[in-house]
Amino acid sequence: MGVQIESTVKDPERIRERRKQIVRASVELFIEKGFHKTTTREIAKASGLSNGALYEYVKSKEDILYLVCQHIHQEIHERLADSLSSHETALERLRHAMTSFLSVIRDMEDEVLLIYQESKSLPPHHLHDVLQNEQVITDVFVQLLQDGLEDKSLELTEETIPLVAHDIIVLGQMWAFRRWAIRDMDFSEFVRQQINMILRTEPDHSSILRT
Amino acid sequence: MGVQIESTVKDPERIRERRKQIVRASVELFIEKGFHKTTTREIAKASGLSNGALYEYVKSKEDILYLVCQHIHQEIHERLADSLSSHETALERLRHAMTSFLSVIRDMEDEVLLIYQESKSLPPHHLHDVLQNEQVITDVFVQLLQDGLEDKSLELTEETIPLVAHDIIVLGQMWAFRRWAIRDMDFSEFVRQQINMILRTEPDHSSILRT
Amino acid sequence: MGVQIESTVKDPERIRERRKQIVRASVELFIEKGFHKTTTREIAKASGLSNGALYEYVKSKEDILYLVCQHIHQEIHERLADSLSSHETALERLRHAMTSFLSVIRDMEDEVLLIYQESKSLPPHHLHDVLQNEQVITDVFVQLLQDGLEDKSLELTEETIPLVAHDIIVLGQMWAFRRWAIRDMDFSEFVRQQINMILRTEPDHSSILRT
Amino acid sequence: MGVQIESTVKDPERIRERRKQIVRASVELFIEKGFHKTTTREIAKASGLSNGALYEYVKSKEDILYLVCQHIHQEIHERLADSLSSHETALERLRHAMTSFLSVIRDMEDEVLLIYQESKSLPPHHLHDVLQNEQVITDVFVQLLQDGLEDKSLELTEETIPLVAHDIIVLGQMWAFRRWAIRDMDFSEFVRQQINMILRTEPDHSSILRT
DNA sequence: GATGAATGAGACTTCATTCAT
DNA sequence: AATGAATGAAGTCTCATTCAT
Repeated sequence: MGVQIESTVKDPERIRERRKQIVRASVELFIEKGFHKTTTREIAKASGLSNGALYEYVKSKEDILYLVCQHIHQEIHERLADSLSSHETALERLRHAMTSFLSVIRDMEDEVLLIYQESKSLPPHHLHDVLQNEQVITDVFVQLLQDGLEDKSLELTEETIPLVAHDIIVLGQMWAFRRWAIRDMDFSEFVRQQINMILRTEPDHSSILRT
Repeated sequence: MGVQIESTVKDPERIRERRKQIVRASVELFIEKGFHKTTTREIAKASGLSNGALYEYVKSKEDILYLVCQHIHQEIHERLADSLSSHETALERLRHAMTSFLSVIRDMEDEVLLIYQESKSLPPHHLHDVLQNEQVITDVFVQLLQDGLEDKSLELTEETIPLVAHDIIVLGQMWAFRRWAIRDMDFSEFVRQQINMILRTEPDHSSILRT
Repeated sequence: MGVQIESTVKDPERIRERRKQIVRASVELFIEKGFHKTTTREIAKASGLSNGALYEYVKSKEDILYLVCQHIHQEIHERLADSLSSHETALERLRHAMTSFLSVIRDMEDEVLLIYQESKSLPPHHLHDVLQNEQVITDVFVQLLQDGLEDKSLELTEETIPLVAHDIIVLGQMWAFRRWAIRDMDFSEFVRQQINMILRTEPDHSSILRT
Repeated sequence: MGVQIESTVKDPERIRERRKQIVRASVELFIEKGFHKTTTREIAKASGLSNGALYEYVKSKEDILYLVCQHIHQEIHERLADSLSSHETALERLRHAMTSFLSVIRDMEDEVLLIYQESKSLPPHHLHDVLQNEQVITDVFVQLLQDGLEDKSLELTEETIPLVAHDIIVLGQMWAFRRWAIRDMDFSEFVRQQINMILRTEPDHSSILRT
């Protein structure tokens, strides 16, 4: 899955190991200074590798960005998937998933922001793959909405599902990319409101529209 | 309003003139290649200025980015403000404003995306100002929601207003920064669904929650 | 004539000036250490330019090699052309030209060797042009041989002319690229023998073949 | 004969074996990309050796170039020596040898060119040895000319012999290093003309000089 | 003897910014 | 005010060679 990154090194175990070091160091650096202002020398040093060794595990600086994005998406997806519950109704499962998702976002604020700000620097080939990963995460919610359509615990039409799923993602990621505006808000309050925006489950608030 | 940018040139009229050229050229270049991959030489040439002249109207490349962001926000804000209607109820005015806002977003897709992707490269001082401008636009909706609270055409609580306003902005800007996922969607359909997500005005859809 | 090399600088006079500096410095360095072992920094310094300035007059290191080869060929050609005499017969003119050519080769030993050894590093586009220049020089002798055919001062057939011309060139350039083997030979003796190899004008030596 | 190249390996048989692999691979690579643009990694891989093993049979990249040049010279010399005939007169033997030599050159065009273009990258010590090998080949013709002097089948003077021998070599190698200019010529025609240039054996053409 | 990962100096080139004219 | 040539620091990447295993 994903685009293969070439390496001069043969031992796959070592590749995994070293790339983990590289990614760990790079995430931190990219968050701190941005992709462009981070030098490969800094990455090498922070990874505990020599300048040359870095390039045995990666073919270009852009490859590193790709690995970073991939890693972040993977972690988000994993944590989201792990938290999927087995509640009776899709509605309950959806609510639970949204809560989990938001909590992941909060834990990975910086990483989410990183993808928003730097993925544009990926070569088209890799960008496409990263966007696909973003879609994979979105599809978790597509599935839950679909379930809700089937077990009738949610009322919506088939055609609206894709956009609603994206809305869910975006209203969650907001915590990361709008934190400058929301920082003083209580996180659990944020969760409550965003879930309500999607589901309108609160009594008397099925719409902000006065009936 | 905004941060003052220094210039060695005296005549303010000329400054305005030249900076307009610079911004026009830069917006296009930044959209096409990104801020970092655009060189000041390219900007100078596309602006019809010499390398040296460029630096008489701007003190650094980052200044240009700032001017660009400011210009984009200004145009968005202007167009949004201009379209504010004088309908009877706040609800009607809000719906109208959202429609207008979405239409502005569509017209300025690339520019909106630009701000999302490049504003991080601004020095803190300028970044702060740009975020403030984003807030100014958000405040248009804050005001409308407030109005709705007062004339009771909307049902919501005071505390939720800020976040709802941000939700409106973000669900609109999505058209720009998620277009890779939404591209095949009809724009008017997008508008309809996003407004419904906020307002739940469609009959039988006051919530996706089955009652 | 020749392939145009791009420059960021506008003033053509200055371009000519600076490139002359670059070529002068590079010829010397390339002769001394070879193209690959000469660094652009060395070239810049020896040219009296900064690292950056160098690249305003040239787009790559290979461009410099091209300029160098072109310059050498130009000088050889010029000196050869300047020395063309107006003797009565083509035979006399040819003999005179060979003598001049050999004297140019001697003066430019190192430069001739340089082209032999480094032109292979040129990009195809430029290599082709350099070879063409080599042909232009060869054509001087092609013309003289043709003249000899016409005024009947030389006895040869039309078809052999091209190769004989190349033989002349190569038997001359030998002084440069075989000097390790010929060094202890007197130059004027070399000239005499090589001219004789081509023309067999010496009494009793119209051929090394005993009659 | 030749300069000894050090090796960490004891078994001389194995050294010979491995170096043969190295040379075979390198000749091909050097012809294709040139000495400087060929990496030792490529050589190792093409030789079927590991990066490290390569350096057990050779002490530096330059050593490899030396082995390559030596190998080429050896093959040329061998083939030339093998083809030496036992005709009655030195003239006949010389003509035969020139024909053979030219045929070797044609078969080894690329290799001959390689020596012309890359031998300059040898350290002085090795370069000297390579030039000596070139002289050894030249000496084959020196000997034949000497024989011709003695058996009087050739008419020339002692002092001219060395240069004539070099002329023979160079007029033959031309096929390799001037092929860009001669490519459309028939090889046998080339042979005929070059031999004639040296020997002037064709009736009525003992000289291009009209008598 | 062999392997292949690691090293690290150094190469070419770019580009924001300055400053003499 | 304008020009555009010059600066030089800094960046990415390569590769001959070494050495622990």
